[in-house]
Amino acid sequence: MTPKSDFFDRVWLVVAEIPFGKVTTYGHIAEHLGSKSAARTVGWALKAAAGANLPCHRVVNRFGALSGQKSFGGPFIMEERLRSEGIDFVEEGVVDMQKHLWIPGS
DNA sequence: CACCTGACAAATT
DNA sequence: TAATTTGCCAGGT
Repeated sequence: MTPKSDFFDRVWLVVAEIPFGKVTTYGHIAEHLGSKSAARTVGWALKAAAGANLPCHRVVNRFGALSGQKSFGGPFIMEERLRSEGIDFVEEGVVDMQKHLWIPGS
């Protein structure tokens, strides 16, 4: 399929590289892509990827809080899925990204 | 064709 | 120190 945009494609590739039991943030992905402030576009790419094989539940905001739950199909689906992968939560809906934080390229 | 919105983050005032 | 504004990319209205 013709690349809609390099940015989208790159985001999908990076997200797909997130290892099992790890999570990353929009800012780290954007930074890895070359535009640290493009975190917004990263979230946009995930929204466009809703329904794809992308582990978007492993992508959280800089607070470690889950986002786009409604786009995922339900309010707490992401959290349950992350728990299934061994992710630890510091709070309901907030991932312990201090322990599970993974950086693209690492 | 131009403006606004959107799963965010960082810098500046 | 807190609040506000800008930057980013693409799509929809």
